[in-house]
Amino acid sequence: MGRTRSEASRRAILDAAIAELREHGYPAVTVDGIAARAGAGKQTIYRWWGSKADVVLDAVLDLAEATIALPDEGTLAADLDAFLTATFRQRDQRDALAGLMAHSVLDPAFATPFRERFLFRRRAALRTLLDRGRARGEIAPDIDLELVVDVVFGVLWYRLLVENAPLSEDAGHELTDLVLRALR
Amino acid sequence: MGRTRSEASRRAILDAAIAELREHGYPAVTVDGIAARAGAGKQTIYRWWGSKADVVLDAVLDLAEATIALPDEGTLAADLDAFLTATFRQRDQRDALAGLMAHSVLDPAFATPFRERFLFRRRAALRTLLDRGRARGEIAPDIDLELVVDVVFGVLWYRLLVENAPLSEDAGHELTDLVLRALR
DNA sequence: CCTATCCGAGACTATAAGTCTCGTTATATA
DNA sequence: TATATAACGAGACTTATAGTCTCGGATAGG
Repeated sequence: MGRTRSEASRRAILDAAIAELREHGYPAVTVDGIAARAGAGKQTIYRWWGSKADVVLDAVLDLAEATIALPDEGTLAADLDAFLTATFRQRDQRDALAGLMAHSVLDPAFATPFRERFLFRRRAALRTLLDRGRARGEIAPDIDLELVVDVVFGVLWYRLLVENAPLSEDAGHELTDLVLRALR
Repeated sequence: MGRTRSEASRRAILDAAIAELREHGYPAVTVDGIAARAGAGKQTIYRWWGSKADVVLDAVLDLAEATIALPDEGTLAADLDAFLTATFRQRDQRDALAGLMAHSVLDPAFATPFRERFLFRRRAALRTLLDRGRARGEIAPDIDLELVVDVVFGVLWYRLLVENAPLSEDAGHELTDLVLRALR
């Protein structure tokens, strides 16, 4: 019994987190800032989330969960290109994703939910494409597909974190070509 | 004029940073802790370094600078394998490197020195191997070598940060094989 | 209508970064 | 050799933020 969780409050907190992210960037987002903007008490945040990173993760997933690309175009080349193009396109989340990755490194308690709710789901989507390609005989049999997944997300995250090269659509095509070359 | 910088103090601070890293791990390293262990004042640290990350970067470079592998075995395959095996072998620095990368994401002022003094120097070493391979005709002419560098360090950093797969010597061999396949 | 639980608000505590001050010590230069 | 200058260890101080606790009030199920 007792009062039930307020959906309005949950929604306001997630929206406030997104707004704070856009306005100040991940490093400058604070729990006080989110609470103030949402018109919520800090205790309401800490009652349902473990830390600022958990709130931001929920907010980002809320935006991005529906947009995990899982193309099925008939060939590995087309699927991979569609997957990478779609993934590389989410540029506005760059700062938030980099922040979450950094937070997961510095706070082991956050690493597990981040891996399981974000990273591994995206790995699974890519793995599905690769498995389909293998079933069609498009991938050399001695290739370790987990390594291929590491390569693809490795490049993605490296560029996201280091800001060394752009995450453009062209970059997606180029990576597709390189990976396909390796899989022959 | 005036008193000159104390080499003994500099040395004690870097050694203390390494000791604190090994003992507590990057997230738990504090400037107070380094100062106390080194028998130094905090001001002495802040006089010469901008932040805890700058101290740790200096300490890590001090250990690792001499060990950037730059093999020259005559073939790209051998060079790449030697480079990756040597790089993957530095496992004890894993926690410190992950921490520095995370810090560079959350603190833009640290990102520049980290890139220039650590990341880019390692990129340059790998790039040298690849350029030699290209000059020998071992790499298809339409391959973008900067993308290849991103792929190699992407996998490395992804595994370092996510702790998804081990950084073993076998992993080095496997990655070498995959990359060589793509370069044909 | 009763009681448990949520709610917003905000005071409070804990931790760590980074600054400032002080008395002391080393060194380049006059 | 004397002196001005800057670094030194020590530690108090400030600030920022995470996270906890407490309150009176609201809202649900039983």
